[in-house]
Amino acid sequence: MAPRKSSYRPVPAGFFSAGTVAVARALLGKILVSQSPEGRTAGRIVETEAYLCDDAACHASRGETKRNRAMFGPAGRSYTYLIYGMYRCFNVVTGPKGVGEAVLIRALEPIEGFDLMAMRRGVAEPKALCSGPGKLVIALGIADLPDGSDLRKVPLMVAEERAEAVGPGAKVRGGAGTAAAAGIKVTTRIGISKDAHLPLRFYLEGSPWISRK
DNA sequence: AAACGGATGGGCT
DNA sequence: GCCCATCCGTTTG
Repeated sequence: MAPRKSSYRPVPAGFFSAGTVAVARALLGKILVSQSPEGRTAGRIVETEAYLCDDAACHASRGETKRNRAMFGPAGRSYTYLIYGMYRCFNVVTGPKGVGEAVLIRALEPIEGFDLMAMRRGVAEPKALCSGPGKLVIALGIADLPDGSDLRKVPLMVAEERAEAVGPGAKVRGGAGTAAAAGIKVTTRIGISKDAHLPLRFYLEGSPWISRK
């Protein structure tokens, strides 16, 4: 039985207003839900990276430009950019208005819309669907999401971890699958050269869905 | 298992 | 002209 729409609830309005590192950690375990004409796809966030205003690897570290404008806007909006001429990476904007910070979403555990994800990605292997920032953008079909989109509404929503379907035989999910229970691992960020030593990558310990060990 | 190169285009010195 | 917050297929050990 397909999950009902009501099973996804956006995170509270103030969720994104915490510090960028705190949001990067809090996003682990949350659900990213993409609603498109083709159907709904969703995945559990298992890997993130924080980009700070005084951090040389951050697109916003040298001031506001046409490209990074959304990073200086209010928290809880989207910032998506083109990388290597072929892929797009999706970020959750954080920090107060006027401060350019964001959290890169690096990997998801697919939880809904496998077939649609597989078709968009051109692969069937579940582990290959969302295990990287470029991959998950393709799988969710969000490459053309306008910068500054409100992430508490369709077409792209950050939702609370979903309670399992209610009913006879429905299995109750305890803390086993939550971020807190799994534990959060901290490492340096992937694919950058500037300020590469900073411990700003976060992932759910033991998750087989992350982009890299 | 790890290393490497090609694809491909915008942003910035 | 060089640098990318990447991915994938191929080569090498």
